[in-house]
Amino acid sequence: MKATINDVAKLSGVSIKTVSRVMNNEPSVRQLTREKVQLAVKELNYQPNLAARNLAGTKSYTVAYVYDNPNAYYVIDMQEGILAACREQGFELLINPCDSQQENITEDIINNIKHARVAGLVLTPPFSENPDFVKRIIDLDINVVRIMSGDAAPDELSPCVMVNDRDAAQTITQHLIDLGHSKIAFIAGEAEHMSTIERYKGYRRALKANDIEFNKNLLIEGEYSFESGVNGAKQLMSLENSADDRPSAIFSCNDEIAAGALFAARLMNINIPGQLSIAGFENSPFSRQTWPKLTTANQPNKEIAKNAASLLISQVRKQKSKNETSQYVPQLVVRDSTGQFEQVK
Amino acid sequence: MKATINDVAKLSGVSIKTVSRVMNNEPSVRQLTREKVQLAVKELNYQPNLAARNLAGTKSYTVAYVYDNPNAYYVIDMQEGILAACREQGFELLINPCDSQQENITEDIINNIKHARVAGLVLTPPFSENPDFVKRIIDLDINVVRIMSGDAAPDELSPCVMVNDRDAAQTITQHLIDLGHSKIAFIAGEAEHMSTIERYKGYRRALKANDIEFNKNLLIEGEYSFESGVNGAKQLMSLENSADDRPSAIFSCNDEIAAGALFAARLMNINIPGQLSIAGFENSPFSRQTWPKLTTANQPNKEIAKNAASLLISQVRKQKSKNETSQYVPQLVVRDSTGQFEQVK
DNA sequence: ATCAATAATGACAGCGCTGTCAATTGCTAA
DNA sequence: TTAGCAATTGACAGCGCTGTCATTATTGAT
Repeated sequence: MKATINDVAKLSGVSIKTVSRVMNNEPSVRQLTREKVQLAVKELNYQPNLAARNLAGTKSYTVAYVYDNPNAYYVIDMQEGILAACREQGFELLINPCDSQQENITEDIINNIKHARVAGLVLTPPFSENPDFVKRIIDLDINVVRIMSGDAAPDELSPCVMVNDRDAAQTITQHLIDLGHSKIAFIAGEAEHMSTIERYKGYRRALKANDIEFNKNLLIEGEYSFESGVNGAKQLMSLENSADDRPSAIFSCNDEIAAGALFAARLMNINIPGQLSIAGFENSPFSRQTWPKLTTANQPNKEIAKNAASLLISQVRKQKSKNETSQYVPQLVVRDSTGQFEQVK
Repeated sequence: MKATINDVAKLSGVSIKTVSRVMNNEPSVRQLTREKVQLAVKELNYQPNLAARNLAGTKSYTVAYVYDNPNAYYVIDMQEGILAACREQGFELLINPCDSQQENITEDIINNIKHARVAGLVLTPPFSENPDFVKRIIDLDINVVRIMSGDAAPDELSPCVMVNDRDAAQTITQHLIDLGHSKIAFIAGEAEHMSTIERYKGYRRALKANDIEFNKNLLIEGEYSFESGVNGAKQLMSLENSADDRPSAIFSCNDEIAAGALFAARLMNINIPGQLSIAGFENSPFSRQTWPKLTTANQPNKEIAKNAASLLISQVRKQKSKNETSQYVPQLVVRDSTGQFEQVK
């Protein structure tokens, strides 16, 4: 039924060891031999048995995804991207959900990782942003790839897949500026998230590039939640707020905040986007479940994850260097929550 | 470092075969021997090597979760519940995301399943509701557990974990009735989903139990989406709609619809819950990201999934019968979107 | 106490692959 | 041509466990 290495060896007329060499891309195989074997592999649709590999060899063919993220859509996309890469390369995916706040979480994870003989780890925030954690893992001789916010790897610890939130945030802000807005508020997420910082930087850059003075009354220090958006918008748009400080546009650090802001605006009978433009970030399902739908920035999470996992596997196979790093810039998605600035009153 | 079966055998003074017997809960081991071995197992913190088991044995220690669900929160919960059970029982979890609409999806899945030597499958809707698909899998001698909506297993094909949406829907409707409402609308999800049907049945039952006549103008055939909720509520509350047919409460088939309905109501300047009560279903994050927060029904998805996976593993181990079936009833969660009926006008 | 029947245990091969190391081949320079 | 060396290939053991079957211990009936 299922072909074994033996079948391939017989068909191609070499020893199983040579087939093994070909399967593992080892050197010291003559080109001709390699081709013969590859032909037989194709012929028999042979795929190495993972259990046997794991048992016999010292190498591991397991990649783990350690995550703790309240955003299920993000996690699912990441997971599916990683899985796709694993399948292509004959690796196994071990998922390890956990709570980053839990005490001794690092030890817990290390335990799991060791027990399962994991070859490498794909890390997303918040884990990817914790250099101590990353160091601990790497010291265990486990390969790591980090997905994180920024435009360049923060260090040489591991390859990174960077998501350039800053440039994207600048683009979004520029979009608002292009619509004629100059009083643009920013509702931030948790300050300890790199993404918050990067998005804020992009916002500031766009202002600067357009000679718009930053008004600190237009900056709300919030968190990544709907309620934070509601409160932020209320504060920004309240009548006590001097007219000078009332924004005509709000750039929210993510879609959830934006959805909250949008909701608050409606409560206050503020017309969107007529009287107020609101932009989000992330292109999460939330952004399509508001009315009007949110202008936001999209990042191809599945693709990012697949790329990260491929990088990881290359590293595991020692085909690539540690400093291979790629970058994605989320793209502006213009929908209905942002519009031309209209001078009111 | 890591203990092997050999270490356990030596420590307990029996052969490795006997240790193997104990680990697999096989009969024909004297109680005394069994205890000796179990002691050594604990002593050494021994856990059988999955790779070796898979390689040597004919049995499989892999459970797969085949899913296609647009609701990431649901999927993540299910996945984590299944994973918890797998870990407890020394099984591996293989995840298999897919698109149930895709042509030949059944063949694709079967292919994956066979290639990975899977012992059993946990199925959620829509797969669990497709008896042909379930039959195909079972014919392959692969165990199945289905999680689905209803109060009793529809057949004897496999154990089922039933989620009694009907009773829960009845409870929600009763909650509305208890608040004084009698014109209660129902916005349905896709008619081909069992959950829609069950929730509708519960709604009808509650009406009947309270001698409230069903008004078909209060039934909207929608789908599980925000927009459907918006449209449904608009239609229900429009002024063209005769006052007689205008509901004072809307029971939406899930939270997303409810969020849409709530949104539409706000657009129409309808006060929630003063003038209109809205209830959802599922207790998804959406239900907490509306204002006011939604009254809904909660189902402990993680627990349900864990239970289902445990059942599956028992079945794989032939410790339980095929007809083991359990039932969960989602619980009413009263929040702020439902309130006392107020006679208006 | 004795024998058959049954229960409990163990010896051993082998799952499909990789690591080690030895054998063979092909090549270069003398 | 041939020694000498590197490149290529293969033989073989063994990873940690389970399946098979043989062996030994235990039980009940006589």
